[in-house]
Amino acid sequence: MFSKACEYGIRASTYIALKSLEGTRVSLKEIADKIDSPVAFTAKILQQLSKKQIIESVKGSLGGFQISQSNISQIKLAQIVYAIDGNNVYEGCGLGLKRCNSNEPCPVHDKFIQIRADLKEMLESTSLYDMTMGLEEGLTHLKR
Amino acid sequence: MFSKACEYGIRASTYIALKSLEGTRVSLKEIADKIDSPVAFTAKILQQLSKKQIIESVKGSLGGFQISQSNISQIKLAQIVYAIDGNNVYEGCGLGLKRCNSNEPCPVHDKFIQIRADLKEMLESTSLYDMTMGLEEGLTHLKR
DNA sequence: ATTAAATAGGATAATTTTGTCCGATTTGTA
DNA sequence: TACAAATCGGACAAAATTATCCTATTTAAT
Repeated sequence: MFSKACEYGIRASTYIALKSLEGTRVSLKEIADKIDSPVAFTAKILQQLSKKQIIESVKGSLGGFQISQSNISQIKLAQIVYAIDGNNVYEGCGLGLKRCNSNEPCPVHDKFIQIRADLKEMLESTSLYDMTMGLEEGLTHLKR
Repeated sequence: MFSKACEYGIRASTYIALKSLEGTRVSLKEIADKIDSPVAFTAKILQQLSKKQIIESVKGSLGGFQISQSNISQIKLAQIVYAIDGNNVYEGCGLGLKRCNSNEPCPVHDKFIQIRADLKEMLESTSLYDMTMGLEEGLTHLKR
């Protein structure tokens, strides 16, 4: 569904959001540890997300990553997926055809349309805040 | 969503089904040409599908690939996807967690469950015959 | 100033996926 | 039997993705 990079990106953003809600900035090391991801690779992904202004990075000692309170509720999963994987998930034919649309459909075009739409709707309606909801109470987790 | 190999596999199987309905066996070359896929790579995929008895291969001169009439209507997309990509599409956490289930869910577990279920339902209910329906009349295509 | 802790970013490596090449084998036909 | 047309299968190559390493830079604290 998503690339590894994207999966790490969503998990990392969610963890950063969780800690930002508590008012603390988190380091790359802590993030990678808490979401069980390779440190250096995670760093690259966080750089991407930082450039796209989905998360904020603070350099230097006491630096780390954080997300503003307003962004925690406004940033949707769709934006993270788009920032890392582009629009392949939403567009892009299920059978890999470049030219596939309602006028010139592949045999499963119409059936995929609906599933993609549901996925899109889900990603566009789920905020980072929503993602953190179950985490505090241990109802959900981000590791392994 | 699916690997390239799987996309080629579905397109190839659909084309073979189409021609088998007309009573003709097709060669690797023709298949690759008609679905616009790399010849040698397609050969590997057809081998897999042949071993899983989704398609039949006939060696030697006048050889090629075909699908029995009964299989054209009985083989579902789900079987092709499973033969090539395994069960990652159906199972496998949306965020890449190994341990993610209803007892220990990731933050999007429940939301993914529904989308995956719809995808599964679609793949399990669409036969190769269904795939060929629009092809003859040119309503759908498999190329590019 | 110096040091320590942190991110930034370029280069490189490992792995997986995708794709190619070529000889071996099978089979129909002359 | 010889040949041609086809798949089979192993080895290899290329490309994309995932992951690591190392140096530079930034910043806080001493």
